[in-house]
Amino acid sequence: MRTKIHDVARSARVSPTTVSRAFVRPALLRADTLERVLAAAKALDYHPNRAASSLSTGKTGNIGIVVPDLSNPFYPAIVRGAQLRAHQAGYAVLLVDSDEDPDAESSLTHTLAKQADGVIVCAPFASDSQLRRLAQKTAIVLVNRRLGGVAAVLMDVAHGMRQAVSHLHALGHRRCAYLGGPRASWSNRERLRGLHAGIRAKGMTLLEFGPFEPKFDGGLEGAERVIGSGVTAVIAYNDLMALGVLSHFASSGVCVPREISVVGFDDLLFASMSAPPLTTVSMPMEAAGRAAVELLLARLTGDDGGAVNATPSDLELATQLIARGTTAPPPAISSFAGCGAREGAAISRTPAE
Amino acid sequence: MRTKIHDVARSARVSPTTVSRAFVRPALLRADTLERVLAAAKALDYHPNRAASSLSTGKTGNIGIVVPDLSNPFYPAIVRGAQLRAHQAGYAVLLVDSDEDPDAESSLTHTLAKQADGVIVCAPFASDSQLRRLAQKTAIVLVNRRLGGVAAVLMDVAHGMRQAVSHLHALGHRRCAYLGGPRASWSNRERLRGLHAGIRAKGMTLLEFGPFEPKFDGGLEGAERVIGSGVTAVIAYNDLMALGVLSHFASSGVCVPREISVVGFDDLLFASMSAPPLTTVSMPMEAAGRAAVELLLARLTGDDGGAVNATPSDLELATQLIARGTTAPPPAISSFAGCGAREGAAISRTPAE
DNA sequence: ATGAAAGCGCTAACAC
DNA sequence: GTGTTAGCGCTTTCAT
Repeated sequence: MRTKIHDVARSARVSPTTVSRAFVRPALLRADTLERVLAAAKALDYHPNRAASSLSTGKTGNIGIVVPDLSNPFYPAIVRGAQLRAHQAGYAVLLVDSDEDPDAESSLTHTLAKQADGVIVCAPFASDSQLRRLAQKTAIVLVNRRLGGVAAVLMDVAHGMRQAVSHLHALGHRRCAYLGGPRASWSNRERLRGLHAGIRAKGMTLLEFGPFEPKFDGGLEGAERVIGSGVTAVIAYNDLMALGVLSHFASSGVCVPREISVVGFDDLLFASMSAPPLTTVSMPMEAAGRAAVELLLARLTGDDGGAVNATPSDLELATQLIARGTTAPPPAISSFAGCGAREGAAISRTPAE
Repeated sequence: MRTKIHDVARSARVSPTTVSRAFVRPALLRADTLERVLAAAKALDYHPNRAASSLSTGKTGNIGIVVPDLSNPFYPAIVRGAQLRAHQAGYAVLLVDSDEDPDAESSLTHTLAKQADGVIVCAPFASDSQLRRLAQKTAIVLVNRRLGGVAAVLMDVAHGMRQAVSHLHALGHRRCAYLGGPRASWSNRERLRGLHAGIRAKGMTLLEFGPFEPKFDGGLEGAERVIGSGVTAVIAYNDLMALGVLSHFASSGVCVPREISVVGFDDLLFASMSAPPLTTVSMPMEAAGRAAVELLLARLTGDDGGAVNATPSDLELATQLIARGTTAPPPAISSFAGCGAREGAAISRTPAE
């Protein structure tokens, strides 16, 4: 049987109350008492029982995090940031993968809410009203989703997008395509907002395609649609799609970046590993995880522990364009420069032919 | 204030015990009583308080999982499998990222152990004795690590390696290189075991390099060492390294697979997205996560809930070679076939020159 | 600065 | 099949 508070109390010749205080409010004890208690606790290898203290205080010491799909490389990074920060603050992290089910997103969050003091919610699919209801019952922080009155960590996607457009414009591009992601998602709308602003400011022409599934296959599909559209650059909703675009172009003998430039979003680990390495807008995923915990902690520590409280301050994190190998000046009309052969099909476009 | 068991009891005109049983051992109640209680509970939106029941039963209903690094794409997959399976079984999942710190691996597991009924441990760095001590205190299941007397989920890496060697041999390769990962890790030793067996069986020649950091940069480094060694094929410790190898070869103008074949391990999401797509040995990561939970559950449900118990049955999961685009017959001595140009340097090796 | 006593909400013997 | 009773181990007024 594990040692309990009473054992330590006896050993340190104090009351259980004092032992409890030694862990919860050390400041209340006289230095020597504290020391004695701590020593006894250590000697007996005492650790407070979480269930018991939870029952007593009503706090669990846990925070929950819900993500739509852990196999999407975007999310583990957020989880990692959150876990590391939460751990620093002495909180444990309960993780749930909602498997991209909109209803699961909210029902699982409800479940989590009962076992955690607050929860971080990455729920691109759940409805606004579901989330509002959640926010009523528990402290929640949204990630990359804006909902009036609910705290959120946002990434300044629109700004990243404008940087991307400027980058392309500076290289000489005038006509470009956007391969869209989930139409209704905040992420996609923000990209479009920045995109339209950028395109207008630079007087460029935009072709919009999609929505596509925001994965490799979606990129394959999108690339197919882009070919022959006369654009000299493609911006994809995310890196996964951009990688699909790259792949389709490679096997169609379209040379990147000589014939067409490609820009992604996210800066996943693999963005820098592709050939050529992907130009992309980096998203501060780990930082977002950390920030979400920060916001939650502030809320939990704040005066009231209640449900709805004053203006929750949203946090907006910066994004940044990382120019790598998939962007270059557009081909001059007159010059005909191929890529060199890659996979049979490409050969028909090399200068050697 | 949330509704408690007593409220439901009153509303259903039964004792609190009966309400409790309705949730824990429904079979003990008469059908109509059960129904009445459940109805009352639903009407009052009653949910048992986890802390209270934990305190009473000594069970938390949580399982923990420790991984060394969530930003290594190998681990999120395991976590995902574990989370999904645990959730099915009614368990919540506590996640910890040990940030590759050997001591953290074991100390964090200890911490987790106090809040979970059992923990799944991916700890490539912790020492055997640390893990043994852990196993003494809690139910643990190791992943990809074998330790006498401790339950483990293993992947049959050696078999996958033999398949890889056979594949290369069948293509005509006779001389190949292995770029090693962490020297002491079970994963690396198993690969070597399969590798040596395969090489010997086929009468091939093996060059071993490393250890390298099992990441992209390690692959870059390894590739450099391989060039000029006269091998026609390279097997990398994992996909991350293989991708590094591919990248280095591409920028050195070495054509894959025409001049040299490359094989990875893991079959990460990105293995199929590289150009050319990577031939690799697929590891059943999600399945391993699920299996680990299975093993843990068996242990928790089993007769004794105690620490050390009878022969824990290890589970070995199959691995499989996925032949894709980075393996091909070795170049015939006489024929000189390039890749076509890719990046300036490559041009000097194309037939056109 | 420290202690005594009363719960926190639920479960598990043990009766009936 | 259902109720009574006694904790699970800790925190917290309230006294001293």
